[in-house]
Amino acid sequence: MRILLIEDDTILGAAVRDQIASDGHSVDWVTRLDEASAAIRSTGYDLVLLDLMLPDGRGIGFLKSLRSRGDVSPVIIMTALDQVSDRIEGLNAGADDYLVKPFDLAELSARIGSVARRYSGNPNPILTHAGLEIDLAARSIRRDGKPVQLTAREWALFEAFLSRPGQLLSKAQLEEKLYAFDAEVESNTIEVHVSRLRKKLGAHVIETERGLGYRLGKP
Amino acid sequence: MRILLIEDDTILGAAVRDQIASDGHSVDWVTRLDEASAAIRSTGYDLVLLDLMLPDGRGIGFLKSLRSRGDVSPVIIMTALDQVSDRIEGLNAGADDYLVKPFDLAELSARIGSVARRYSGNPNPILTHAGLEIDLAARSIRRDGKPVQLTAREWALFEAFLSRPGQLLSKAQLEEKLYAFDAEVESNTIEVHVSRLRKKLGAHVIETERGLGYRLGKP
DNA sequence: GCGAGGCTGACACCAAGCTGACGCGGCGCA
DNA sequence: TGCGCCGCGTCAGCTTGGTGTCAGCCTCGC
Repeated sequence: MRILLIEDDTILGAAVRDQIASDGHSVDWVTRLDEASAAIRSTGYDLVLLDLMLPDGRGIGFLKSLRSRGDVSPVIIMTALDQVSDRIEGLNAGADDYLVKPFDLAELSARIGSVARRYSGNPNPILTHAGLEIDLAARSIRRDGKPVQLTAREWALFEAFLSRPGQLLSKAQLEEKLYAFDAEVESNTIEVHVSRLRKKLGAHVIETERGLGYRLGKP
Repeated sequence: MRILLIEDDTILGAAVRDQIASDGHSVDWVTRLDEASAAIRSTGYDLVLLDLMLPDGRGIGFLKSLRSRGDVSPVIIMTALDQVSDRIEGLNAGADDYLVKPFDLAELSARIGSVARRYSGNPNPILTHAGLEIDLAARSIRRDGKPVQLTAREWALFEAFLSRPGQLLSKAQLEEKLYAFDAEVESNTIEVHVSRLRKKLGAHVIETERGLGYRLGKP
């Protein structure tokens, strides 16, 4: 697996690099965000390990711009910031996992394995459902052959349905999936996102069960 | 299902143990983390219920080390800590669900069921009753293979019968189940809903006991 | 055959759900 | 720094279908 390590602390960086390498992965180690951008542009990585506090900028911004450019590579954040707000910000920005320094190298290995497993199960299993071709790994959908762009929230919602096909999901359950504990939403957000999903994917993909919730429509 | 309960409070522990046992699971109850480690090493469990505040250490660390060793058993955390930071820490550490004390034992059962379902090979246990296939988790019913849609009230009513198979339920009891104390219904609502259920599921699923109430029909 | 209890078709009401519109805030770009 | 775009949460007005109510009929037990 090709891993990009972005970390300016030389001692920690070396330790992490050695650990990853001894797990049998190949590592590129950079210490600045501009180097990281260049590396990502020139090479594809299967996983990015990102330190949040770097000399040339906040890692969060880097992650956000990565995601906004459509890059879906798994990202694990490493940082000394143990404030809840930072964690939430990191996960909201699109990180896949979070490690608070100091951490155990064995734990790092475990997280890498788990994130990688989540992504590389089998290269790109394409689901077809109700006239849709869904590539979970690439996060892309085609409807009648034409690509459809989903936003982050829309993906999260749709994934919730895909991961429990046929099962009824209440709005409360869905809210829990979309909003990790913080940020209580008091309005009809779920309804709105369902509506937007239906507009993009077709009205039949999600069925309403009045007073109970929603479920994936029939294939 | 084999469940390991890690809880040092004897009163709560006993209550939880009894609840789980009455749900038909087998429980091992330990009060210390070293006992827990030993139990896990020697026995495999399908689910771990973990109290975070224990005499010999923080449960979070225990959970993290469990995960770093590659153990992926579902873990539900129970704790009095209701800070957001604790929840996030718990979930980041690899917990599957979270219960804040004090919690309702019924809620515990529900969480156990949901977490277990998420993991078990065949996700939803299907009951069959009188030619019906009933998937409680998905809230779906098939009659002679054909899906049947129930409304919220109809589900509530049907569930009341399913949870007490064979037991006679008076209209007053059923009203109590469907309407939480307030909202006095003065008419024949229950009769109407029973009628609607019979129309959807078949006349025989619910039997009338004149002057007494209703009960589930024979399978 | 009578009465009480149960059944069910019909209907109106209103809460649940839908969706177009709007505004805020974050990000990229000039 | 300012501008514009985009994602997303919120809201309001509208639509829809679930549900309570009732009336008239049916059934059971005596």
